Amino acid sequence: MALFVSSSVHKIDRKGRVSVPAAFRAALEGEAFNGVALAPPLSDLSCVEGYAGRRIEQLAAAIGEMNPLAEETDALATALLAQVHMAGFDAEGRIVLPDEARERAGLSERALFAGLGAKFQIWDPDAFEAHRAVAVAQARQSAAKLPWSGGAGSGRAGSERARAGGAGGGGAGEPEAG
Amino acid sequence: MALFVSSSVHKIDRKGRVSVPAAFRAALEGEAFNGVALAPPLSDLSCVEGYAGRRIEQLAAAIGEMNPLAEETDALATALLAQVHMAGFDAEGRIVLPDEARERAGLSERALFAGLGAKFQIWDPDAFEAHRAVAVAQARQSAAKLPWSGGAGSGRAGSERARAGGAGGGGAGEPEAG
DNA sequence: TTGAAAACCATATTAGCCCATGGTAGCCCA
DNA sequence: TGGGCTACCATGGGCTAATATGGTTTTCAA
Repeated sequence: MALFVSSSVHKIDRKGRVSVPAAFRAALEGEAFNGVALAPPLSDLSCVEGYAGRRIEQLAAAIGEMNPLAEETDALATALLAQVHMAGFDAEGRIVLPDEARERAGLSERALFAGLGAKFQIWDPDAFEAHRAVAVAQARQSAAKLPWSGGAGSGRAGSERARAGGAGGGGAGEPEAG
Repeated sequence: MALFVSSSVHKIDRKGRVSVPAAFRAALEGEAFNGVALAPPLSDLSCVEGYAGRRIEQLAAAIGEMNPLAEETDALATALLAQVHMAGFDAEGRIVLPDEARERAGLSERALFAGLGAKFQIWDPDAFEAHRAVAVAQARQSAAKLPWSGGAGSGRAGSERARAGGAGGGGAGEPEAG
């Protein structure tokens, strides 16, 4: 399963293209679909979320097993599948951001990619900075609930990492991912 | 199995033709019938639904295995099969929308194609926008049932991830939502 | 013969593909 | 350990093929 971590900022060119961070691309190695699935978050955050293509297939499969006559089924499909945009990589590992995505996230010149594990988010760098501050504060509250952080003692906690990570947008590249 | 995702808007010309999105056509690659099956939804939504031709064959086969003397069988066939319209692609990948379809969905100038996984829906763009908003609100309630989400609202890590069949990787859900 | 439907053709726009270049991180060797 | 070197990454821009769309001709049936 693809694992997205760390964050970095990339330029959006005048064709609306952005390079997806090399580390994220490496995490998608071996996927059937050579690209990412973009979707608005279910919450009303001003960002766009990215998933591995396989994730969408799984989602569609799960919805496919629900009662096809239930309203709930269609609602889920509409909210989760109809709003997806499959963005394929070009030869250089870029995707084009669809207009809805750019609008929703308020993207103009630069896009910040933030890895959240199984998915990632794309933000305007300034908007993300504000969002990050809130998220860190929340994380301090809830981190203790995580099963591994209670017993294990020390550990490189997610909160610590988030604190150092977001600011610079510099490069942190763990090349090994395969 | 054909998988329809994402949505896009297309023009209806004065002959009633619309281009089916290229991605949808690609999903129908290899089908015996070169086109789509259109049918009114069972619910009373103002839209038209589209399926792969194979889907109708399967449906007909399933009905064919029911008791041919039961009233129920005929009712199903009437509801599900009699109203189907097989719309073939022209050389450019367009279909002609039958008048009943245009009426039902209130289509005039533009048609929105929304992929819902195994099927898709055709809407008037404005009508869809309203429908989508409702669907998203509903989905927020029920998304927690899906295996891939840790629970959009409440973030319970490690609740019921092993539950559904196909989903290989549940896992980190939204860190926050709402 | 006339209307409708289907096949055919023509074209603007777009998305995808290919090549080029500067910068940088990591590597190798002295 | 320092300095040069190389491969990779991010970014720009042009070109081509596919897409979406409009119109015209042909065919068929009423």
